[in-house]
Amino acid sequence: MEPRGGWLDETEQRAWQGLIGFAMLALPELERAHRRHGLVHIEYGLLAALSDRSYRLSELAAMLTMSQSRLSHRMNKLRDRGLVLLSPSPEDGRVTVAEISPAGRALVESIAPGHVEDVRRLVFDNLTPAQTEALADALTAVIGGLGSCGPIDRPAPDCPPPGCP
Amino acid sequence: MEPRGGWLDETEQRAWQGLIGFAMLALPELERAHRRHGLVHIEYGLLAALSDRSYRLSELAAMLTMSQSRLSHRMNKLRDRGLVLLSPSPEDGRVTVAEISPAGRALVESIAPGHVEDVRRLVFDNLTPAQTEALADALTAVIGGLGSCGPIDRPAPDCPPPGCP
DNA sequence: GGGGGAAACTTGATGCTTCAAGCTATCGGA
DNA sequence: TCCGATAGCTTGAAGCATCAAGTTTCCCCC
Repeated sequence: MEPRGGWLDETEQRAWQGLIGFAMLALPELERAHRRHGLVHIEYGLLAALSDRSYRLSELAAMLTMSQSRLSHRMNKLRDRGLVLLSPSPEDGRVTVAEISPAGRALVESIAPGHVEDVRRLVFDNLTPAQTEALADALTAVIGGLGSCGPIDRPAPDCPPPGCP
Repeated sequence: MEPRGGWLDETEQRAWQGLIGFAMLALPELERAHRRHGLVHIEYGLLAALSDRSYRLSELAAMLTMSQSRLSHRMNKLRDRGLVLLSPSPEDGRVTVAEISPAGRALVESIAPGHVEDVRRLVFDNLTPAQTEALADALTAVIGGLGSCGPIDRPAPDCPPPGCP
């Protein structure tokens, strides 16, 4: 077996191709589906999160692993379209709290079923239950290892620096 | 068992979260790594493909599942930087053939080892061999099912229309 | 042999993401 | 009390992806 540090072995290549393929095929397909409703994918995620309860913006950014800048731009759009409400927190003058509007709730609820159907069609219809579970386990392990490497605004310092000597 | 069409079950949710998490954490990290060398991720893919042999542009677009428009924009940049050469095919006046330049080859060869290391660090260091194989199998099945749903320029007609009635 | 149609690629506009600054508000210590 | 440091968020510019034409070349059938 290769001692490490060489090229990817055949199985790893297949897995890597699969991950990239997913990002290049399935995600754009979902993106298009959302855009037909006037949203980008991340906006759907935001509305879905806010349909549960209100959040501070920094909480939202952390939950969806997006930068605060990106969140700010997106929330402005959503507010302009009347889908969310932004109000400064009375307790801390720095934070602003985001809340979904009735229109936003109506929109996300009208989109959700189709979205679930798309996810099924694109991913889970092609997998056996055992494969789905194995996929979940493997990706959970990957995400767990990535955890500290936030590609958010402030990447954690304990994230090993990228492989450029 | 749910008859179908409901929300995702718990395992499916975990798998879906993993896929999205990968796209939101690992891919941006790789993107940043490439940008330190002045490339975007897809440009690395293009140079890597061309380091093997020359290709017609439409071949490249199909291989990397990108639209011809996107490819055109990107190839112009790469040509402007002297990393690839574009020449019209003598056999068919419509096609143009892309070839890597010495500078392009030197660049991709200098980047490749670090890239492999990044992929290992971000993904495969967190997986056992069995998990890697399961991941590869599951994703191969997903991609296979997606096959006809090209998010390329011309989506295949047999791709079931997205779930928006 | 000429004309409709398709293939290969290009172009330009629009919108999203990213990056680097910037701005308040809050907290801690001297 | 005041001042530096930090947290939370915003802003603007630059670059990439996407979409909808547009152009040229080739094919092929009438």
